[in-house]
Amino acid sequence: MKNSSGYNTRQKEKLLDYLISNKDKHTNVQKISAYLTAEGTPVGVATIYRQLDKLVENGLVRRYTIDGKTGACYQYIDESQDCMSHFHLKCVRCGTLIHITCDHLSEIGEHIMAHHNFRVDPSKTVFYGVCEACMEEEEND
Amino acid sequence: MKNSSGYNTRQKEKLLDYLISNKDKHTNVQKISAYLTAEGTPVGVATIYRQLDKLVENGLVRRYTIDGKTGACYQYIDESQDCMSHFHLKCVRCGTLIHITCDHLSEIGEHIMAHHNFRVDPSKTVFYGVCEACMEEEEND
DNA sequence: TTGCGTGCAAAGGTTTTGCATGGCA
DNA sequence: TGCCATGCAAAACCTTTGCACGCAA
Repeated sequence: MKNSSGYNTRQKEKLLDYLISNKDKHTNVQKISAYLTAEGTPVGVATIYRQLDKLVENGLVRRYTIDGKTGACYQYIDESQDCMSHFHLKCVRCGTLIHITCDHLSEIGEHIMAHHNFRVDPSKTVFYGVCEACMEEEEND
Repeated sequence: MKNSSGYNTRQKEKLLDYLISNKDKHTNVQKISAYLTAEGTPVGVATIYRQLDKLVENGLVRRYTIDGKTGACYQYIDESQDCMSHFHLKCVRCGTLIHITCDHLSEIGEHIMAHHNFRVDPSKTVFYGVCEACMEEEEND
């Protein structure tokens, strides 16, 4: 299963290549399509959506939205990383999204599971607040 | 500011009434529109979207999506509870919102501030995951 | 050869926008 | 009276789907 599900096609390979080489960023169908077109190996959006659906279903890719806004974002899930300790911080002032990996934070999930009977999914969880740069700006307001 | 921003109109009042009386559930524009129409006080969807945008901006309402799928969900943020000192758990299966107050969790904000230079706003932050009841159900799948 | 994958275009659904009108302060 | 809010319809988007053809196994 997993990666080996279905046929191997040029389109599928190119899409996965792109997602993997951008696994530290957030992307979306528009960006993927633009990139593949620019590369000279265009892939129809319908195909991109269909492949992404499979990847999400197989757990290789994460789908989410920023602020609940329209337009899904996708990100390859690097299995070599400990996904349980990977959280996101989102600045409500400038919109920057920060990825943090931190042992201390990985305890959060364990604590909530143990004391509150709830299984947190860090890949879907975003901490909202204000980033360092914006805090400094606030002081000048 | 806050609630008092802008004019008071029948539409705005009805929308807020609905959101407040359903603050324990998640809703969406379609449901809101259907309800208000059934009540005999229909409100155009454009107005609903515009008012919701303001409410989200003013921090009175939360916007998010389930699994990054299309179609935003909205939920009123209950201010009578001191949301600054506790966190929320949201079950992605049944939609239940759980409030938790916990000393251990309050450390999270301090840790992130100290080690990641980011000031978390607990009232806007939601942990996504699966609640106890839904975990049990999953075992029967 | 078989049947999944792809591309295209059309359809479907959600959200936004322009504009004239309505209504709060 | 001056503006903001509303409603409607059109537009703008994003995503899905039907269908004929292409291609991996």
